[in-house]
Amino acid sequence: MSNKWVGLLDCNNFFVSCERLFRPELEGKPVLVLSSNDGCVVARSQEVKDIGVPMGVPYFQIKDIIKNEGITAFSSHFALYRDVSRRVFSVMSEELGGIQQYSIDEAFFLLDCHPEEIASHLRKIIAKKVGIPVSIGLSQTRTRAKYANMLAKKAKGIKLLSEQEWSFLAPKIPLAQIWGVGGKMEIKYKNHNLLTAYDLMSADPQQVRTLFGLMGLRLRDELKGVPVSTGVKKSDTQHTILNSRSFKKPTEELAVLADAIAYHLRHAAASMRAKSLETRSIRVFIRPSRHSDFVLQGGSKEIVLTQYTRDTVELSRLAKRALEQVYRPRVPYKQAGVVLGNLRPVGVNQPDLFSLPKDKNSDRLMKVLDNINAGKEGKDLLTVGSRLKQSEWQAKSDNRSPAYTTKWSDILTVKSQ
DNA sequence: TCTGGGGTCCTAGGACCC
DNA sequence: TCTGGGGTCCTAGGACCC
Repeated sequence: MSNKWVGLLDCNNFFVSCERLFRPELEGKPVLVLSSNDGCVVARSQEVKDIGVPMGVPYFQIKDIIKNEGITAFSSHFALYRDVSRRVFSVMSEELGGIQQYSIDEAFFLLDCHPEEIASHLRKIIAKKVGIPVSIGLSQTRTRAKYANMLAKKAKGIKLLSEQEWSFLAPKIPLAQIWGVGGKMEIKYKNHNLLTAYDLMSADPQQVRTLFGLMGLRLRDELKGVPVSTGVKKSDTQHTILNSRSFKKPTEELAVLADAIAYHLRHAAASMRAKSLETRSIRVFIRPSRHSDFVLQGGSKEIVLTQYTRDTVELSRLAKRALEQVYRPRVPYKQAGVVLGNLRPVGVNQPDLFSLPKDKNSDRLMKVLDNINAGKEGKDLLTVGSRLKQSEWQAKSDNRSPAYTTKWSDILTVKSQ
C-alpha cells in the first residue's frame, strides 16, 4: 500500500449546479431539481436547504413554499447532467490519470503526496474548464474520505482528515453518518449497543461477522483504516442496465404493462448496444405503489439465456414471457421495469459448446434500428414489441430545461451587445 | 389527483445432488 | 411412526448508495 491518501471529489448540489451553468442569474437564488414525473425533490441549492426543504420530499407537498419563497424548480434533465458529468471526470482524468467514478457526481482517486496542493488545483481547474463547484475529502480509506468530504462541504471545499484527527473524532461520529449505514442497519447496530464509529471499530471482529455479515466486517476495517477494496484501479464494466418508470396512475391491465415493459426493453437494449455490451440474463419486474396496501404484491422474474445476445427481438420475446409469469390480476401496479444482467463487452467470444450458432442478420438489423432511432431522444420511432395507441402509463416533465449541450436546436446563442 | 430512476453487493432459502 | 446431512448453484429480494 504505497498510496497515502484516498480522495473523494464530489460536485456540490450537482443537478442544481448543472442548471445554473446555463442560467447564471440563478446564482445565489434558491433552486431545486425534481425527480422524473416531477415526483419529488432530488437536488437543492444551499438557499433551498436553508429554507428547510428536505431531500426527497414530494413536489405536491411543497408547491406553496416554492411559490412563496420564489424558488426556481426544474424537472430533471439527465442528458444534460450526464454530459456535464463526463466533462468533470475527463478534466479529473487528465490531471490525475486513473480515477474511479462512483456515481454521476463523485469519483475516488489516490495520491502519494501534496494532497492539499493537488486538491486545490483540481477545484480551480474544474471551476475554470467546466464551471462546476466541487468538494474534496482526503483520508486513509474510502469510507473515511467520504466522511472527510462531508466536512469539506462545511469548510472551504477541501478537508484533509489525518489519522490523528480521525481517532479524535471517531467516538463522536454516530454510525448513521457513516457511508453504508442506512436506517435498517443503524437500528441493528444500536440494538447491540454500537452507536459510534469508534464502537464498531473496537468491536470483536468475529462477533461483527456473525451479527452483521460481510458488510459489517468490511465497514469495521474501513473505519479502522484498512482499505477493503484493494485500491482504486478497476476497469470494471457495468454489470446491469436498468430501465424503469412509474406510471401516471396505477393499472391492473396486462396489456398496459406489456406496453411499458416492451418500451423499457427497447431502451435498455439500445443503451446496452451503445455501450458495446451484450447480455445473458433479463429480469422483468412490476410493482404496486410503495405507499399503498399492495406494497408486497410486486414481483420479478429473471430468465437466463444460454447464449449472450444484443437482439431486441429475442429479448422482447423473453420479456413478454417473464411478464406473464409475474403478473397477477387485480393488483394496481404503479411501476414496471427491465434489467439486463450478466453484461460483458462485445467481442469477448467464448462460444458455448451447446449453444446454437448466432444469427448473423441480427447484428445488422439492430444497427439499422439504432441508426434510425439515433438522435431522436424519446421519440422511439421504429419499435419492436407491443405498442399501444395511447401510452396511458407515461407521464410528463413540465419544467425541463432545454438540452443546452446535447441538442443542436437548444444550444445557447451568444449575442454581442 | 400527485411520493424517482439507475446502480452495487449480499443473503436467505429452494432445488438438486451425493 | 417417522422423516440424514452437507455441499453447490440459482433466484428473488433486501439494503444501501447517489
